Amino acid sequence: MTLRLYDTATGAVRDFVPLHAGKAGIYVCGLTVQSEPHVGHVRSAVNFDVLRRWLGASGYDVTFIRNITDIDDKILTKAAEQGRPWYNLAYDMKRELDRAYDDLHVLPPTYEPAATGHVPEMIELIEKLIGLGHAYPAPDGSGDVYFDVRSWAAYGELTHQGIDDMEAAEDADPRGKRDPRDFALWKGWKQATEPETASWPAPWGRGRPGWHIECSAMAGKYLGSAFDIHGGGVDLRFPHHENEQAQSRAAGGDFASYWLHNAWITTSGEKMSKSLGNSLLVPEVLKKVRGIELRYYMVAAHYRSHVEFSFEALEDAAIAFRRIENFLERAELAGVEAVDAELPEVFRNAMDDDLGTPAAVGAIFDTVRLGNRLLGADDLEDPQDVADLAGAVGAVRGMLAVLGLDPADPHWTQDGGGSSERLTHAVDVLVRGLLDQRQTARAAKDFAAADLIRDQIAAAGIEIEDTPAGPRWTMESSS
RNA sequence: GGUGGGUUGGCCGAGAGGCGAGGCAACGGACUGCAAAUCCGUCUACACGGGUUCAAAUCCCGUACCCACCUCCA
Repeated sequence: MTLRLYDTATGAVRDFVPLHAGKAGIYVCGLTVQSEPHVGHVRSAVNFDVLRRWLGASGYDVTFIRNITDIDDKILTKAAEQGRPWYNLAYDMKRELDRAYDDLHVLPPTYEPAATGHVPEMIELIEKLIGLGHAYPAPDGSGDVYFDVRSWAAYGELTHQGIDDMEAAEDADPRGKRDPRDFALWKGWKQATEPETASWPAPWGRGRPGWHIECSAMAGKYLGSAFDIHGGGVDLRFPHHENEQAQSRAAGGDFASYWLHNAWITTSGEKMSKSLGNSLLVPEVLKKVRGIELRYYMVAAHYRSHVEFSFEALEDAAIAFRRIENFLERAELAGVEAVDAELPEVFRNAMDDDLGTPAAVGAIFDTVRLGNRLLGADDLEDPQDVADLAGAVGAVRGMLAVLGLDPADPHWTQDGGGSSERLTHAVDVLVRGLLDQRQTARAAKDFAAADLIRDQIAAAGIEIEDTPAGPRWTMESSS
């Protein structure tokens, strides 16, 4: 089975045929770094991280570009409100975003271009569009440059809309536009309200780039005028992606072969950006569950499905994920070494079917149950059972790795200063001492004393399990 | 007005014409000193009304409700 992807442009699931055999070029719209990232923001990154990992696992040499928009109206407005330079706000938010990505084990892209670093490329592209008659400097002296939508017959093709059916933006300033739907490629510097640092020299006077042009310029620079996959959130289809495609194609390139869009995480039925409060910021959510659990929550739903975020559902997901971890821990305790196993066919088929992560997760649980059954066998003497179990562990870890969820990945086990490892060791020594006392009591059939010790340990949030290999402690699962 | 998506069991969440995804919770059994973990089993759902079909959660028509986008929101 070959990889099939749902292409928004055609509205159909299509076989993935790369432009260059064995290679895949992907461009994903990253964030505008204007505020702290919330869980909705990182979903997109997680979804496309899974796509990237799956392509890699399928043997493709992947070039993955994810941009950063570090100059725009909102950044300027917010920075002004906060009384600090816009570039400081953008930089701070970018660092927050990087931390959130890292907390969720979103792999760094091949490159992460920033808009402000590509102004010359954008100017070059705009000049080309002007030369081809698809763009024009506004005649009102504003210094703006607009894309002429009427000059591009295919305008609207990505979102299947006719120009005349579109509502013109009510708040759009029609000054200088030939058609109200024309959009800005370049915005002239407004000296009265905008800092000079937010402007760059251009043939049309100082100014800054319009929103869409950066992605066209940067995708072209790093992936070429034609590339395989373009991704982003559904809200970006229009106007952002429509405009990107229009200007890129008008400039002569084929642009993206496939368009992928991830759905929203909503709260109370509304998109997250409308929600008040900061309880959904990534660092806040990570006070309740671990990064790997939040990632599991996102991966367990299909990328094109809306997810109605709730802490209850998140906690359920975390509990479900711990079941997988439990299996791996039990196997490790039983001395089972993972062997490289081929990914189960159901898993591969699920992933090939438009990244069917829900079914892929189901395949993981099927393998976990199989492995648990083998672990529960009275004796693990049968060499065939041992081999099967080792294969199951390998398969589970292999599948998890594709989803970025292998708990044994150093990314999840490491932590900066190693303080958490030292703490774990300290707790282990203490708990083990108590468990020895409990074992002594149990051997003497003094169960009252044994249970008292267990209760004491439980009061510290630590759970005890008696296994054939002796008692084992874990942090209590519920938060 | 235009465009796109949705409504599935107690909960989360897949599937897209015919073999009961999966997880959580609950209940029963096995195991355990009791637990926990694990295994086995039970719980047979697809917004509503029509229609097509031997067969519909899945296709068609209609209705209701919800969501997103329509020029700087992931």
